[in-house]
Amino acid sequence: MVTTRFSDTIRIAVRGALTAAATSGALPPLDDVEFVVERPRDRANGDWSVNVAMTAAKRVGRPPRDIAAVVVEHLGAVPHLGRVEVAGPGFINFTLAPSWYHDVLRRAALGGPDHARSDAGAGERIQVEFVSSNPNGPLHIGHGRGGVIGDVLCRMLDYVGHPVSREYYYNDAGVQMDRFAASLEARYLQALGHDAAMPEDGYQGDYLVAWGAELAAEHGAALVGTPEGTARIRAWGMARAMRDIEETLVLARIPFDVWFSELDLHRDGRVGAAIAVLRDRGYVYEAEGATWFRTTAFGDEKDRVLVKSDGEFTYIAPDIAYHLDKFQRGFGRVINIWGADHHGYIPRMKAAVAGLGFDPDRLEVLITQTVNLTRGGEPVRMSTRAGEFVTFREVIEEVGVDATRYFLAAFSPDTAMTFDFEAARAQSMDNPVFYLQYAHARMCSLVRFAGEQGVVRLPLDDVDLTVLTHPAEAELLRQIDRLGEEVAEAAARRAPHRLTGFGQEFATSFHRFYTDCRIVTEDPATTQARLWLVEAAKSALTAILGLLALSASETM
RNA sequence: GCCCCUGUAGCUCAGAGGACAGAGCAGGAGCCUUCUAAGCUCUUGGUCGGGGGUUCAAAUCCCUCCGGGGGCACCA
Repeated sequence: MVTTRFSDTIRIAVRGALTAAATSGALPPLDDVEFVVERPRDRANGDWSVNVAMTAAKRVGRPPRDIAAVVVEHLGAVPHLGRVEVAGPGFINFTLAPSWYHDVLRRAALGGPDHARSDAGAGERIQVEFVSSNPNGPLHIGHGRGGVIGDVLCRMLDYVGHPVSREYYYNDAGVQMDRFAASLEARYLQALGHDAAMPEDGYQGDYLVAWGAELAAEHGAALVGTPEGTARIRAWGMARAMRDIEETLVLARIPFDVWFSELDLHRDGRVGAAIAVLRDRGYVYEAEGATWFRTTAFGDEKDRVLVKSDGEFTYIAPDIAYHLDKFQRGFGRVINIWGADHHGYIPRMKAAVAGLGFDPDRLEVLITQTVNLTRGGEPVRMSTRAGEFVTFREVIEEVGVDATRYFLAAFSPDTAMTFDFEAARAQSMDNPVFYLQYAHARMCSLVRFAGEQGVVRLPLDDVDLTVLTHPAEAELLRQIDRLGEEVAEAAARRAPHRLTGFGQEFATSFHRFYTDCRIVTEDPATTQARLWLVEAAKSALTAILGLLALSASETM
């Protein structure tokens, strides 16, 4: 279903007016003049506003308001258009006729939460890789932020017409896994009463003490002191970590389509193959006993090692193979969501994509800034490799998945946010997530109440929508109309937090409508029309909650 | 030293060139015998870190300075 955007209609009409004005000699030719069609902040300025008179003023050499007046004179007939006015410094303001909003209501009420889906993405296939935490410990709140942002982004991209593949890439090979395995083995031995020392650079987290004890309880001393035992400890640890990660992601409502293993790349020889591609294209050389990738050819500050002097691949080598695989699978665009600590890695990865022969602009990296987790004013450390930390799972279990998701989604990825335990778990009006959910529960309650009162609903075609004249009704209809464009905008800008912001505005307009307009009244015509308006609003709000993956309960 | 993010109301944050800079919370004053008051209305509060520049128009773009946060491995 493709939503009609009135802004497109206006753009076409204004272009037509410019052409007509040029033909009549009222204005010089302005075919290539740029202008925007936007929703004015202040409602008094109409539903849509065009700034063409200002952008063309210099070329035309006349005051913007004069130009605007000429454009308005040459405007042809536009369906659903109510009023056109020149205002302020020269804006042309368009107010839509009620008939437009009646169509909006019908589309939303009958189309359900999917009514505002669009083909804005033009079917471009997008792969989104996010979370991608290594299987060496539980997820922390930073992973949670990337996870929620990635998840909401994927839901929005899908809504606006992009086929999306959500992928989790995990490094189940390499030095970090060695350290993890050695640390687990030490904890295991300690659990059995041995005096085992933790390795240098080992993982100090308490969870490994617990896992060592689990391992000891499951296998007793059977894995002590043999190479096979060590290998089994490693495999057990990895599986244990992955199980914990997957369970946490399920709790957080963050599904994945593809789980991509680094080890698979090694097993199939694809890491070497990717390096061979770079080598064939002339970007690989040997020096100081290592194999280097000439990333400086693509603007990186220094070349990077692909194969260490000890013969092992560096971490970037399998990453290059993975990205080669992504583009070979035919995605038009690839989005990686990384924590702020990886920002320095972007030029390298872009260089890799370019070196492999693909347009580096097809790789987008969305950086999420840090999350400072506080509990009663006490900052909580979040390093996987050192010390204690509160896991993402613990946050969800204590705060609840709805509030956790809401808070993590509500801030711009660029903002270093503080997630306050006490504030987020507050079951109070301080908590904006309830504001949205309360609006939904109220909508459900209204429909229930109408039924209890014996209101027999008429088919929408038999309902007179012209009785919807209250300002609160008009405002709610405008908000419903905005849904599709807001999602498209948030998706295109990779800005999920815009959706929580829109959700708040939407809920506000509904709560105001509820307060100002009695829905179930003695007047049958008003009751029928308002109940359909509630249905339309419910479609839109359900869509918003669905995109944020927040529960939409019928009662509170 | 270089790179990234950031500085907007008392607090937490929106605002990717447009009209008088917004929201929530906090502060003040009101609204429930009728559909959920987890709601609504009104109100106090700003040199958009400072200074230059570009533009008809700058919180927004450019330069510069100052203050926070993070990153600069043959670790991932």
